Amino acid sequence: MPAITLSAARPFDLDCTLDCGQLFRWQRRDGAWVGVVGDAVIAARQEGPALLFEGADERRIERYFQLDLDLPAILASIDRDPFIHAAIARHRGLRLVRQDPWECLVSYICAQNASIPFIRCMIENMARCFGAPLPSPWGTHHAFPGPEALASRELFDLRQCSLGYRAGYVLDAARRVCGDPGWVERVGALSFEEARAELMAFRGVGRKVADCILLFAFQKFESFPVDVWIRRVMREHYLPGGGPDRGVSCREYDAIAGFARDYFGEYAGYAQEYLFADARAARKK
DNA sequence: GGCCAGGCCTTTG
DNA sequence: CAAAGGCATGGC
Repeated sequence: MPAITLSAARPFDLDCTLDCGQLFRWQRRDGAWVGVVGDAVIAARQEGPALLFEGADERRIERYFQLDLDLPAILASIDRDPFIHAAIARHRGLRLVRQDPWECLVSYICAQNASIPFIRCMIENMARCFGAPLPSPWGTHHAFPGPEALASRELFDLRQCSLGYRAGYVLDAARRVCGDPGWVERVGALSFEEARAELMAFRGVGRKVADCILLFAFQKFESFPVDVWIRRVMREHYLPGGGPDRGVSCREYDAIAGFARDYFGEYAGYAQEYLFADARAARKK
């Protein structure tokens, strides 16, 4: 089994990275992780400083996990106070993964008003129904269906995947993307604000979903998605006060995200992930 | 068996 | 412009 060697200068924590809620297609299987990335079924596990993997070559693994990024420098830049410091210490090695833009778009459209286990369920359903089968030593998995594979379906077919009212959004997105090849390059070349506006033109994509896509698929690291968890954390530790404890209004969203970009800097998105991971871990206990 | 979930869209005040 | 209601579904 090939391996990549990690170090204090190049930290990485596979468990934190795969379990922090940014990805939906990895599962633990007796000590290892198995996941679908593009058309590859990948198995990986970590033994101390060794990242062991199968199913893809080393270049692809390094690119996927963004191991070339100087994580210590990024973490130093967001380490602004004791609270974030503790979150960083508890999850050091968590990295943002380079996700496929199309899959990420659909995943986070589905993520609205859904729990993480339910999101995983919706995505697995779509893959099983409409994605190419991918035989592997760890069983047959399915690739996430491309936009063409979904655009040719009817609303009813997507509803069968438990998407609920999100089915229409996904179908719209599929048809829109099919009629606009090159959207990835175009969005990727835009500034954060412009790219965000472009993504919010998709039905079912608001601030939060757009920010997730920009952070996870377009490496716009200043993006700071504000969900109910992050809102809670920010209220308790950074921006006390605010309106009713229900949803996140546009104004509050902009206030929180704006503050975070000023406060944490150009890698605010990394701060967001560490805060999110820490909040979720705290709830489990 | 409620409650809540990595919200968004539409309508109303 | 801000605030509230509706929304499909499943896990806990």
